[in-house]
Amino acid sequence: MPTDDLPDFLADDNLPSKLDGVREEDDPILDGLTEPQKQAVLHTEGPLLILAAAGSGKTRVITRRIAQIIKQGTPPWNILALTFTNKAAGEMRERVTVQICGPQPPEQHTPDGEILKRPTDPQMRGLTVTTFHSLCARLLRRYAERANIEGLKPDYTIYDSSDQMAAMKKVLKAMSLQATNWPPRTVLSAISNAKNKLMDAKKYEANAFDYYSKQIAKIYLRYEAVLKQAGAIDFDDLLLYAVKMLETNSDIHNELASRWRHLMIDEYQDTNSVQFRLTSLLAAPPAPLPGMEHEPQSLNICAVGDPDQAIYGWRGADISNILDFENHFPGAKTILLGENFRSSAFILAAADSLIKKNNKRRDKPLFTSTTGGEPIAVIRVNNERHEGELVTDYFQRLHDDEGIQWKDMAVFYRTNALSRVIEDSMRSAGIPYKIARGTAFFDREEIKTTIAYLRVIANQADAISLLRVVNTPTRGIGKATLDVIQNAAIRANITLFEGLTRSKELGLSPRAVTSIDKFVTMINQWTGEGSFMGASVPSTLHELVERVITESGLEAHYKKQAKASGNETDEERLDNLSELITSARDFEREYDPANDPAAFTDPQAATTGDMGQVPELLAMLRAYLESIALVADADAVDTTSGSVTLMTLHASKGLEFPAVAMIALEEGTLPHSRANESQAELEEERRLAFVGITRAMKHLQITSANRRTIRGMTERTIPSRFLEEIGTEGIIVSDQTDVDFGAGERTGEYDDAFAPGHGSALRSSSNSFRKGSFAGFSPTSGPDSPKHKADLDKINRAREQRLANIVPRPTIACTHNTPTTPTSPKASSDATTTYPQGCIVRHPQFGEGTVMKTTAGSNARVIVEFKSVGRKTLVLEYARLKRVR
DNA sequence: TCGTTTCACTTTTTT
DNA sequence: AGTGAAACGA
Repeated sequence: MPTDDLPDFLADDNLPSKLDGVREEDDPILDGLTEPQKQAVLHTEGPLLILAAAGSGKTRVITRRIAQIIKQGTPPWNILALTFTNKAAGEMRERVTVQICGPQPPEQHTPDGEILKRPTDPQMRGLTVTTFHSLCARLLRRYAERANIEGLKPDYTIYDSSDQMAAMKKVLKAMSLQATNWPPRTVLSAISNAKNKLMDAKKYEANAFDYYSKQIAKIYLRYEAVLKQAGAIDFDDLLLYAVKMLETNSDIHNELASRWRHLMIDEYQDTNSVQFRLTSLLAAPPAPLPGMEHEPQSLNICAVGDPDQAIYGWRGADISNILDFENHFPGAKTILLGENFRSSAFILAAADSLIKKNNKRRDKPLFTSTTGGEPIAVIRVNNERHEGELVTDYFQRLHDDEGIQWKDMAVFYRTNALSRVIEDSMRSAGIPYKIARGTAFFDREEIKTTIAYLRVIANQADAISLLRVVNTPTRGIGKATLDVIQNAAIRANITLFEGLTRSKELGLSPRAVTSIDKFVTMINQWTGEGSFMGASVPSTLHELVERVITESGLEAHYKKQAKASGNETDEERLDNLSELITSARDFEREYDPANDPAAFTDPQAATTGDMGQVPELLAMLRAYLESIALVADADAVDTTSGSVTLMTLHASKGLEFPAVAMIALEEGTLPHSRANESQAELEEERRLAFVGITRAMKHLQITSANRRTIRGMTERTIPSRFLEEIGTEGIIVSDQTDVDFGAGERTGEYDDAFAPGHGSALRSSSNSFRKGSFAGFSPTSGPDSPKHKADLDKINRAREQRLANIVPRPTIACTHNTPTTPTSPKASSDATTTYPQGCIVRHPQFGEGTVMKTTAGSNARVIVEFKSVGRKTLVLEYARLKRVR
């Protein structure tokens, strides 16, 4: 196959006959592509690096390239595409299918509304498009036992961060280390970093010379032992163990590397050392196979990424993987996709201006053939609630005036905690919204517990999950009893579950023994004593889940709670549990062992459905638990649902929206204060802002708040440096903060708290478009580039109009009590803790004082006579008052 | 043993 | 503010 220039490439491949002899322009695979895009699609042999700038049609190119490879006669079965999220993988699979098989029929529904599974198109059979973690999980499930990797069995449990935390606490306790000196979180992140650099516990120990690392090494070893005993591995282990397996088992390595002749990796800038190692191993068999000529340059590895969008350095991602691609893979061709097809020229100019401020960067072109666009609005506001109102006003306006649909709008923020206030605004404005938090559902207490039951069923050695469920709901197996059994189990070197089955030997109270027996019998019934056979064993996955929920007593427990307290959350819990049953039912429908890379290694086996001797229920349960363990926040993005999407900047990568609001562009938040230790970290924050801006297609609003309450503390903020760095072209800056009274910062004093909750008409007119309003940041007055003259004129007209509309702002006296619209019923009810006159309260800053007077209603105020500073008027919602007497 | 209260501490991002 | 763990009382 020729590679670079392909005037006649169509002649020698096996196109469907109707396309024979057509001109290149009519080829659906090359249709509408630019020259560099075509090159990328057609370069199917040998290493290829595609440096794809934001919005340069990257996904399109990958999809077409896969289609092209298949069209050239490579069976889909020989292709592996790796992504970082399930959603990205799913979309890619879908788009390749459409490209090759044409538009897919819509989902079919049965009369009772159930969705019928759409069968995998036979042409797509065996195409592997998945995430790094899923791939490894499946490979380990399939091969680890045979490869003898750390005694890992196919029933292993994947520990999420809370399980890791529980395991680590156990370790630290066993080593009698103080949690204050050895915070579990810190230790875990040290271990995670090590794992991401391919350092297992032994290697780490060998390289530990100072006291601290030696200690970490000891903890690391113990932690690994605890996981091993539980038959569990953590996220990082998934990759690490898979690499170990390939390194130590050349037959498996050969098998896989020769299966996947074409490798594509998306978001390559975010790969870490382990991922790099893994892809290198998969790209090349250890030795040429008989009958298979193998030269270095025949490695069909294609990496796609953008160094400017590297935002996972903190997770061990190594940007040099992409920068050194040409060195790692000799003979690699590099193709630059620099033309942006997504954003308006103004948005692109801002993004480009920002990213140019990074020093450690290979400058690369980022350009568009369009000009102008809607101006970017950069607005300084009073506080987070004011910000929320501005976001909802903005979206409402776009919706009503411009006809933009809710699903085409998104709010981005640096930290998850920032979503709350936006949610409140959305709710009170009546705008439908969804938060992209894939893990949120599975983080709920009741769901976690049920999942823990399922994990114990799949893997009885899993002590962490067992401890979670053994006395939930309470069944008389208390801490003291468990301590005895745990110690006995450790001494006898048996699992905790085995310890439970032998509780009679431990001289426990008959009462405790009875409770334990009942528990063990219950588990055994579900598993058929581990055989997954017999009359008492549920026949389907959703039936198993259903029975766990009822027979464990969880359902009864929450029902009782709901009845006793009338508590809404307990009702919710019951709903969630039935949703979990639904999710299991959905999984049953979707589950296709033949499409599971772990389930077969060649097409022959696929047809025989070779899953070993594993009973179907168990196999499905394992796959279900695995899928749950590997959901990402970004997977929950659903841009078809007719709602505005709220998400972190990290989750926004790879997406695009016609309208975007970025919030909290403040020093300490973006760039985040925790990422301020080095230049590298600051540059990563800048890339994060860059990613956010480049998601926006037409409309972009960026806000920063004068004051922000974080963890109950209201503080003044400084606008983010990034606001200056985006330049001035096509940007309207406005300051919509109220007059600052200057006094009483961070105290919840009257003047601060006054601003939120008033009609937005008043505020949006106040101080608008004050020139040079903050941080040396001058508003755009226009003209420089004649290219954008028309648009800039438009901006100026808009500004003039706004200025003309400004109504003089009424002077606000401190006693003036303007009627307010409650921001949300919830917020005001939270704040109506009443303080009777004369009671003694404590303020975090002013100390103790006596309550003189209180006013009720929303924005309730209280006048307190403080010992230290005298009489103050405080807003209850803001002032963190504590009642002393 | 269980349930409530209090206190201390915190998460920046996530597979 | 919200969570999780320890402490306390029943």
